[in-house]
Amino acid sequence: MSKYPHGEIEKKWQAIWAETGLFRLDTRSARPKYYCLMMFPYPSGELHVGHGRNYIIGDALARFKKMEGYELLAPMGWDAFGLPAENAAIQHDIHPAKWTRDNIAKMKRQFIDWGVVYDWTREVTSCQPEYYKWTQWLFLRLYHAGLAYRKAASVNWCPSCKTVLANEQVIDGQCERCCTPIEERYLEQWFLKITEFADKLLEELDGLKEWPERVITMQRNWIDRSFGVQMEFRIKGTDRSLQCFTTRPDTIYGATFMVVSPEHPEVARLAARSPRQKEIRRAVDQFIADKRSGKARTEPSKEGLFLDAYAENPMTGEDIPIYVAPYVLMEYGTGAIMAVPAHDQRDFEFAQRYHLQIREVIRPADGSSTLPQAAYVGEGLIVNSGPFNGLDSRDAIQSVASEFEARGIGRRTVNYRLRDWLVSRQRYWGAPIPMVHCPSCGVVPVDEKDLPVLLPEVVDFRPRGDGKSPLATNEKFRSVACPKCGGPAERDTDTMDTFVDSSWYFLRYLSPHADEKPFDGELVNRWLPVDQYVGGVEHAILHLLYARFIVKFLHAQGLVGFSEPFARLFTQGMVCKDGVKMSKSKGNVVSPDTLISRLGADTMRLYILFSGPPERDIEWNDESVEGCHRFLNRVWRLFCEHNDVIDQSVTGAIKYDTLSESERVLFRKTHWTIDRMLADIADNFHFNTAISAAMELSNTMTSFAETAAIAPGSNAGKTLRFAFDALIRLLAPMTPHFSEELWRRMGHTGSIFDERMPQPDACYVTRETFDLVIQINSKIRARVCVPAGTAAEDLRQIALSNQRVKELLADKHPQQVIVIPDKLVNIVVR
RNA sequence: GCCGGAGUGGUGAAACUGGUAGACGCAGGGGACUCAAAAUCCCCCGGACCUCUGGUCCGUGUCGGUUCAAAUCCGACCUCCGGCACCA
Repeated sequence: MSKYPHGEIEKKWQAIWAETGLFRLDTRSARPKYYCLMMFPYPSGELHVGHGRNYIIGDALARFKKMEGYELLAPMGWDAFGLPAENAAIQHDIHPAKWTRDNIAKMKRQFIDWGVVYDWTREVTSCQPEYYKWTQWLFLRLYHAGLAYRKAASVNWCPSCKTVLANEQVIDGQCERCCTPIEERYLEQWFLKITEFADKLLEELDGLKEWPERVITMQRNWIDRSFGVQMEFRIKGTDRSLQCFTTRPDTIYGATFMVVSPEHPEVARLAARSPRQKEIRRAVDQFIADKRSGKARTEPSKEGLFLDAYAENPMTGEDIPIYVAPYVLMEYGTGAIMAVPAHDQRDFEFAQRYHLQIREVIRPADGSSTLPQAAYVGEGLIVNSGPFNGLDSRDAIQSVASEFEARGIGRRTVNYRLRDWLVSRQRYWGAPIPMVHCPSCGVVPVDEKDLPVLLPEVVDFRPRGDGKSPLATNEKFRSVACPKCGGPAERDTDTMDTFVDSSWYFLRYLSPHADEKPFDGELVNRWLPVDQYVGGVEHAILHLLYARFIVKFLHAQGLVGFSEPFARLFTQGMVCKDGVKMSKSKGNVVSPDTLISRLGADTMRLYILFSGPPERDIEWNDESVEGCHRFLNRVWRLFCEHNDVIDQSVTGAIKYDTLSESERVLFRKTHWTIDRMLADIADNFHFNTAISAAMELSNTMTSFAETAAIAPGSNAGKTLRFAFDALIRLLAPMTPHFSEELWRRMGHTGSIFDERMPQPDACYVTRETFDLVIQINSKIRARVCVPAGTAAEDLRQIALSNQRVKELLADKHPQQVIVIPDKLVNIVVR
């Protein structure tokens, strides 16, 4: 039997879509807007079917929305700067620019082969000067707003990539790219003050109702805000004091010692006064070395050392010993803590190890304290705390905080886990940071009108390992006149983290070629927030947090009218094979090219969408792909055998009353399918169940068409034509070439994507009859076919008078009869 | 350790606010067509049992509970996956 000529059809329609600009946006359209955005990819080379899934889900969604009547913005671009391009370029000895350009061409070709369509007139490429000019502009704006600053900081250094990494790029103490253990270095770096927006970033998460709950949770945990008190402890015998932060000021009377981080500046000063100076220094050096080697991360211990010094507990007036221990982190709070062993498990373990005093100051009302086996960290009644005795600990938090403030030795404050964003990279392939270092004026920003600061093409871009960017070797690039005094100065030779590039690209799509502004404020305000953002969960924290930050900044500057960029977020699952994520390095990739030449792009699309709900991971199965191909062939054959009937020119209105029973069944099945497929896709992009509904309809149509000869224009013919018409339109987002071709062969002249989705008629979405389930004591005992909508009382009577029910009930009397209309009757007997 | 998510046939998965568990596929078994194969079409396909054109019982990770009725709700636990992890 004839197979449909997928190769020929697909090439034909791909050419037509490109020529007619299927998804070309008309910004002046009166139709409601829909901004459907895919996370723009890193141009890493050839894509496998695992990558393909992302784009196919997005494309199916875009086509669906178009057919729902929206004016669609579906752009695509390239996150083209970054480490992998450079690493690969070094390996293959070609320029990163060429490598990137070649990959982009390959990937574009693949999108076309898959039938994935974008408005390519809006393509943006982050490594092009016309784009990164505005990334630099963004940096300058941040700088002028005081949100970009330079700080000598202990940074994560990857000895293999020879660059600094952001905290976010360090996974388990290793580089996220090459898994080399991270070293710590102390360098001058550029930071963006994301912490300035920490509260907004946290609070506005509540408004993101259409984001996956887990992404919201991950962001919330990442920011991790805690309210507390920063307080001052005088160091005995000196005129200095230690600042520490606590969320539990209510436990102050239980603070029997203090602990400072090995990196705390006070450690050296205190050590200098100690007779054990050498011993202390050696131990502290060891702590720091362990931390840098990542050892401390894997085996947390409550090791520490007494510093031969005491502080005064400002509430009890007691002298309490000061220890140094690596469990206190320099990066959080003040790098020093008041230790309350009775009510903090870490302090408890430390106190046990060094036999320090453990004083209970909170007693739970129900006697549930875990002391003396473990710290009691819950709420309770304040004891052993002078004037605060008898208070509830929750109230005591406020009372003690107020007391500190009243005495001027503490203040209420907020701490975040979120750190400022380190954005400078000692790498070549990125947007140069538009700053100049002048011996007389200091750090001077480049003038906006002098942007872009062009990345020089010819540079020995291999990394050096001396903490400097390859750009530092380019004398021509480096030396520049100071924008302020005109004297000889040097450019900053670092480039920006690529997450800066990707934090604003979705604004650029509205005016991709504007060379006088980064984005068109008016268009952006009309088209954003993005209606649907689609991408992988791996960006749940980094990219999405940075993009939110930058939009909040632009909002604060009055440059955009919204403060959240993405109204709705969808994170799709991965494609696995043999139980693990499909990837080149695992050697389990399936090439889309071979699959397409054998079975066609529509089959690949259909399979990918059918094999599971899009938010979940799917396991690739070559055999199941065949099943999808068979389905398309069946539909094709159905058309070929009945094309005279299905031809659009023979249509006529269907009069339901004149239909035969089998025609009514098919007619209703069609309405049911329309209803279900539209709901499944609209609801959560559940293409998998939508496709199974399409298969059901196709099965019904096939058996309908086999029972009798069908004449064009007859009731049977009109009903079949109606069903086919609906099926083809409903399938179009999933199998676009296939649907376009059949649509054309039905006699239509335009594109199916200029059509609307069929709409269900509520009176026909249910079946005319249904099988009433009759249960006795919740066990199914009989089924009876009855008309839909039969009244509850009638259903009750049907059930009770059923022959089999009577037999089974015998002389027993129903105690209760539960009737669920259009479903079942449950007769309860005891 | 804390915070999320998930456990359903041989397999991918369905099951809308509790109401027929396993739709729709894949694999498998049997048959038709064919010299044969491919393709296509038809039938069977969770388990156990019985007096086998039918019927009974069991079955959605485990154990309890609520309910006429639980994959679905509640409680405890087990396993897997993801995120965070000495955050004061």
